[in-house]
Amino acid sequence: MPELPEVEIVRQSLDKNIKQKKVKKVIIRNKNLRFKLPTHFKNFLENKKITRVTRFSKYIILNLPKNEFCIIHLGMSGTLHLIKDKNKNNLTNLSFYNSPLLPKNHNHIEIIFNKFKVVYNDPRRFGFFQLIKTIKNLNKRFSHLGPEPFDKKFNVKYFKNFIKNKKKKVKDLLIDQKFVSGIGNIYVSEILFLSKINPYKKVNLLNKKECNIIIENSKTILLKAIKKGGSSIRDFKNTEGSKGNFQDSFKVYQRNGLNCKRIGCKGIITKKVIANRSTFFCNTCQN
DNA sequence: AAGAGGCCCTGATAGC
DNA sequence: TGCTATCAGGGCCTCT
Repeated sequence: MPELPEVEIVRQSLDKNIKQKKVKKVIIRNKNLRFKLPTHFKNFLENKKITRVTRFSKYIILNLPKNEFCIIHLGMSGTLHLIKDKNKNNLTNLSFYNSPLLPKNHNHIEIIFNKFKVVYNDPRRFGFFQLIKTIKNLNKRFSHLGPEPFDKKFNVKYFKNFIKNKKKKVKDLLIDQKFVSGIGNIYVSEILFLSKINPYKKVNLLNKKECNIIIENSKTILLKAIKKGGSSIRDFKNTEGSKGNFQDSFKVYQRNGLNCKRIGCKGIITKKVIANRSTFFCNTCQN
């Protein structure tokens, strides 16, 4: 489900609701996520205060006291739900668990606070939670990832240097998290459309100007998506159940067979599989 | 060593 | 109605 904008929306609503709140209880209903939950998961979190909720790339970071962290990755289908307990403090109340706001199945983890709880749901279980005990280890955890698009480090010099001796397709480059982290399969199509660059273009053929355009448009698209609350294809919602609106702004994603939206272009949006993922582009105005 | 491709998993939808 | 096939926002691993 989530690329950087959706994860940021989840982070914002999480931070608003659980910052400075103490975890009362953790219930693990299924520990077999992408990585098996460590045995001390429950003990690690219980009775600790969440100092704040931050994010790097597509990872949510629950900051705990004494430089301890719990990172959450939503994979393809993970969602976090904020459920308020109308019956106040009764943590074992069944109606609280069976909230109509929750999906019926795959509610794997519940983090219970006073009068509300956060529930992690993930049908495909590609998501995961990991515990990290020092800042050093937190940095190490993300060390293989490239800068976010907003980072000053994501500049032309870095770009040109990275693509040196590489011949992969530009679509493949932009979803490579080692190059730039946070862009996923939806936004790469939108960024390349805005840049008028064909997703098949080999990176060794990109000139400096094109690199610059990609850098700028990556920021533009992701920021716009964040402003619109993310993209709700299928069923993305923030923790409080509101949908995003950026899907209404898609120029190419899932628009195969439809007219190109670029003014003056008579092209038709095409869908092709690149790097094992559906890719959408106009083969008239994207060269 | 870069790049292509497969795999982890469940559910929704399309096609017969 | 009910079967099977295909596809889905990610990331990691293996093979060539």
